[in-house]
Amino acid sequence: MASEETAKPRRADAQRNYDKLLAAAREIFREHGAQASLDDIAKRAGVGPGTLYRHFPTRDDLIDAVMREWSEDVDSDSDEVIAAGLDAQETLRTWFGKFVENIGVYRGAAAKVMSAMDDESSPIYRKCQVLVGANDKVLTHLAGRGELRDGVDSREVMRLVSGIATVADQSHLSVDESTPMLDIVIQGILRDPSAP
Amino acid sequence: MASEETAKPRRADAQRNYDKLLAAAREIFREHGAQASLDDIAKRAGVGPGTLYRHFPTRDDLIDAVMREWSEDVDSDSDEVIAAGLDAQETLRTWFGKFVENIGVYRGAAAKVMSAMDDESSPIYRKCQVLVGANDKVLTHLAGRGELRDGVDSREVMRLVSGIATVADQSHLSVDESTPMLDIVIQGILRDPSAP
DNA sequence: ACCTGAACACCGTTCAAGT
DNA sequence: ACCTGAACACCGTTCAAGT
Repeated sequence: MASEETAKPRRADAQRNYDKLLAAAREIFREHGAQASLDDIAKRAGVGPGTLYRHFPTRDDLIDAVMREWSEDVDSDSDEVIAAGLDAQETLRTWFGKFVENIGVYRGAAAKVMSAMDDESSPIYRKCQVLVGANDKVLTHLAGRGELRDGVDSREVMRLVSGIATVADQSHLSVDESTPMLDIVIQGILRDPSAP
Repeated sequence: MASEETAKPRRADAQRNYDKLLAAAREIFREHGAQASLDDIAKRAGVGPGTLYRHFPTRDDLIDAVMREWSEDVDSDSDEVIAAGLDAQETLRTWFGKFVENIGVYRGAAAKVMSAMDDESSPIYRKCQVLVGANDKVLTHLAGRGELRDGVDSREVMRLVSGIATVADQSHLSVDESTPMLDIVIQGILRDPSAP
């Protein structure tokens, strides 16, 4: 298997360390959440703390790298959901459900995404744009079929759903336990079936 | 003016320190949020760090004390809103708006409330119950007039609104900027005007 | 009973020395 | 160009000594 990132050219040992750090970060973030000790990550990767800082100057840079493949998964989910041809309500349930589930893999990630959405200076900002774009695709698809209420802004919906993901994360709710909240949002953005 | 808390009897100097700590915490939490340095609070209060820990064994105990009057304000807001005799939509807008505004006074407080709501072991849990109760009063009032959709659970609504407050807090949104999200939730829980 | 502040522990961050 | 790890800084927490 090739190295994790195909990005810029690095010395072989640097690339190896980069990969080990990323793998260690994934493990430790999964175990202890996105606030885990960076020192532990360096230890698990078997490198000095300085090496971690060389590759990832801030915690968010490390989180950003960990999120890369993950945000691509979310994006492809949005295409699948649209292609599935479900009705509007089921489309949103599936899409929001997958979103909350995916973002919940790393504890603390939902809060990071939530606050990075409106912060261009955050290293995670661009990754958030992928998520915002994916959500916009789904909502635009439904809007094109006249299924949404007037004035629904996909950005606000994204904020709401990432807020729900954060609630689910911090209150240790399962995906099932977050559906009542998601259903309220869905009712709030879908046009009434009784309308002309 | 009397001392801040009428609770248990304390030695005069202890009570003075308690009050100074609480005043300092309010100031510093307001300036730097609920994650501010506890050492700074002790310094501002002019006491040793050990004294802070004697009165408030954990950060959450301190937050809890700071929140006391504040949660009472929220509770009385709910009564005022009910008494105001507004229509359902305006009732919810006013109530949710006040809630988000109040909880936003201390940065980081919204996230604390959010996660303490489902955690009985949290020192803030009881304070959260006051908020949950206040919200339940407002929703029960509307439900009694048949204005809510069937199956709306006030607990889920509370989770959602505290999630919105957290989004607003962490993304530095003004109260105005959080109304679009609140409106979606309001649409989601109000019965359709067109229903029989 | 309560206060103080030195002391400890933990962890993030830097940087001089080394390859 | 990159790595190492000692060193520093900051802050939460404890506790022996004092009143």
